[in-house]
Amino acid sequence: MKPYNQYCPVAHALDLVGERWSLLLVRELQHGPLRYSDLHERLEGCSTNVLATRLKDLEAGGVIARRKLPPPAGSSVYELTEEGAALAPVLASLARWGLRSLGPPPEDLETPSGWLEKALRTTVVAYAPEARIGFDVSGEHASLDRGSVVPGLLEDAEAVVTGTPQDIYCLLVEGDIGAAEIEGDRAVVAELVEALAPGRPVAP
Amino acid sequence: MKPYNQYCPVAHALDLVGERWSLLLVRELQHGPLRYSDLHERLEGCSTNVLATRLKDLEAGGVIARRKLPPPAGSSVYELTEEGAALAPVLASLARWGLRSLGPPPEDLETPSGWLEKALRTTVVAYAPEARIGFDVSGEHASLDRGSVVPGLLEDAEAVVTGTPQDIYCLLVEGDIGAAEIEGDRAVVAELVEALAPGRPVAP
DNA sequence: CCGCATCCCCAAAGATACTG
DNA sequence: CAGTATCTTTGGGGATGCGG
Repeated sequence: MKPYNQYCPVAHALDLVGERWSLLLVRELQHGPLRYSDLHERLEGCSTNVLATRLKDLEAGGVIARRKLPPPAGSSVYELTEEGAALAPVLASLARWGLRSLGPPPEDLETPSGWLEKALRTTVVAYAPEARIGFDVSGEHASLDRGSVVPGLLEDAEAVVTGTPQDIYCLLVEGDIGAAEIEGDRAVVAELVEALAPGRPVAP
Repeated sequence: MKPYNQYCPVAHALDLVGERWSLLLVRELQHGPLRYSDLHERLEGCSTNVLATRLKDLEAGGVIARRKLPPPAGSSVYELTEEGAALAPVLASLARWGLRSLGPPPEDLETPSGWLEKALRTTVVAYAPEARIGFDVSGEHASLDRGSVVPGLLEDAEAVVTGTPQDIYCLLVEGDIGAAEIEGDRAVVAELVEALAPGRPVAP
C-alpha cells in the first residue's frame, strides 16, 4: 500500500498495520505463534497470496517474525515481535469500540476452544484489576484473576457467572445484571459491570 | 470494502473504520467540525472521489454526521458523532504505538497552527493526570493542565519546556531529559518522561 | 500436506476534468 | 465550494499449480 507520507504517529502506525487483514492477523498471533496454514484457516476470506504478502509486509515492518521450529518439526511459525506484542492496547481499544455497535452474538455462534479467554482478555480484563470472577459460558471455563485471565474456574473465586454467550453479552456489554446466573458475591460482578459502563452501546 | 464477516469486535470495528483514509479522517475531525474542502486539503493524497466515498461510508456507519450550517453560511460541515468521538482511545493507542518506530521529526517539518495541542492531546495527556506543564515549541504554546490540554502557557505552570520539535521528540519519546530547556521544576517533567517510558522505541 | 507463487478477474484507489 | 464523471492503475479475491 502506498504510504501516507505524513509525519504523524497515527499515519505511520497505519502504514505498518493499516492494510486489510493486518490487524486481524496480529489478533490471531496474540495468543501464541501460528503456522501459515493455521492463519489461513482462521482468517476465512483471506486468500493465500494476500496472506503471504501481509506476512512479508508485517515482517519487513518489524511487527512479526518467522521462526524455524527445531527438527524434526521442520515447519516454520510466525510470532509477534516485541513491537507486535505492543499492539495489544490498540486491539483492546478497537475491540471496546467495536462492542458499541457489534450487537448480540448470533444463536449459531461457533465458539472454538479458547474463545472465552481471548474475549475476556481483549475486552474486559483491564477493567477488573482486583476481581476474582469465574465464567462458565456454554461449557467453556475461564476466570478473571486480579487483572489477568486464567483458564478454568478459580477455586476461590468471589463469584461465578454462568450463561450462554448471549447472556454474557447482555451482562457485560448491555449492563443487564440480571442476564446471567451469578453464584457468590453479586456485588463484585456489579462492580465490573459498572466499570464497563463507559462505551456502552446506545440505541442506533 | 467487503466486510470481514466475523463475530468479533475488532473485525467489526475494522469494517467501520478500517478502510484506507478512514481513521485519518476521524483524526482530522477530532478537534472540531470541518468542511469538505478543509478535509481534502489536510488529507494530502486522498483524491476527491475517495474522500466523498469515505464520508458516505462513515456517515452510513454512524461515525460522522453532516450538518448544514445555519444561513447565511450555507455550506455544510462534517463532525464526529458520539460514536466517532469514542474512537479517541483508539487513535491515542495507535499514536502511542506509532511513536515507537516513527523516528524524529524532519528538519523541515511544517507545523500548522494547533499541531502542538493535538500532539499533546493524542500522545501525552493521558500520562500526566496531575502535571501542570507549559510547552513552547518553535513558537507555539500549549500546556498540560491536570489531565487536559489547554492553549497557551499556564500562568502557574510547575515547569515550562522550551525547544524545537526535535528537542521535544528527544525528551518525550526517547526519554532524554536533557534534550530540551526546562524552566521551573525539572522533577515534574522527569515524572512525565518516566510515565511515558513503556512503549519507548527500541533500536530497530 | 504445508507454504507459498501464478494467473485471471474485478473492485477500489489515484489522477484529472468537469458541473450544479 | 462541493462534489460527480471518467479513465487508468493498483491491489484484493478466488482458483489453481507446484516444489519441498
